[in-house]
Amino acid sequence: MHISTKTEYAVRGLAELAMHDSKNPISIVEICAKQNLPQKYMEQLFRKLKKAGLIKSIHGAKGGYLMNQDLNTISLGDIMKAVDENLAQKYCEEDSPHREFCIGKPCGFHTLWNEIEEHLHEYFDSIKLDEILKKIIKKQYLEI
Amino acid sequence: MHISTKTEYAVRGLAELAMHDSKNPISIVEICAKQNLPQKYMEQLFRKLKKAGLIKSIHGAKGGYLMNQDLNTISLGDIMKAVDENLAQKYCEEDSPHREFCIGKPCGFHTLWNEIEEHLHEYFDSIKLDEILKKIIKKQYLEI
DNA sequence: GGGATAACATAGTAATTTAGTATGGATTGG
DNA sequence: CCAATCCATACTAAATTACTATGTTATCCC
Repeated sequence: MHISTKTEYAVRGLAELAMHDSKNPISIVEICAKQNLPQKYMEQLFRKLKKAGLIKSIHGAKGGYLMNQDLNTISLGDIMKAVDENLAQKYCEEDSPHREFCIGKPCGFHTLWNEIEEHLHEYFDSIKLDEILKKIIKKQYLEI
Repeated sequence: MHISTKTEYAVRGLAELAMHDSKNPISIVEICAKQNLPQKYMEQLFRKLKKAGLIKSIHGAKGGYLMNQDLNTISLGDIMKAVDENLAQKYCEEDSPHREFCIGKPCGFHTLWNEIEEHLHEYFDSIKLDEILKKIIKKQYLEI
């Protein structure tokens, strides 16, 4: 039960992207240089973020990535869902080895795990990228 | 970001234990039979639960496990901490490869992840075993 | 006391996931 | 055309997870 590095890297990358001049694309190479992240890995993550509609890209030389949404419409949950595929878990499903040992139908454990997941999703969805940025930038100014 | 099977199994086992006659110990073998869980694996988990003080054991024939606390003092968080060791994560620590790329000191990301972890811990600590039991038993009665 | 039962302890292994690398193709600016 | 950059997929290495195996110690009951 922890934040995956995929999520951590994606947030770091998006933070750099968001702090960058919004008129000009920033390349993966530049983002990785600034945050010391593995380039090819980040390429994969950023393609997923694009697929999810959070960012957009410009091909070729002088290309790179740009934000595709307002920062206050992108949540940590969106980022996690985009990069960290098997986020949702199915409990007590047909193929579960404990299916026949479920207590009640729907199984009480099933219900419990689903309620927990729901809470977690709501929580992560409530944390928006603009708040994250504010937090980071504020820290930055306070210390420099 | 999901509930580990360790946690799931531990909760299932504890539920059986809690529903069992509190005067007589119940063995791992019996618990595993009721919930179709791997015995040796459960032994390990139950030893951890004992080490954490949630349950107690009686050696030898006719032995087994008993609860060691009131159900309303045991939280899902306690269970997770007991069985799922590396729950706590350290971000932006000395040995992190991104240490020098942290933004601000303390790093804004660091602060963010820690706040998130804190929220998660508070949440899991708020879910008590008695509530879990009530939920399961209620379901059971409704359906039988 | 001896055998059965059950907790205790640790080592080993198999499966899965995570994190990352490698290789190459497609697109664009200059 | 060529360098920069995104796109796509396959592969691999490391770590974690989920077990299994083997044996020990403690207790009950005959």
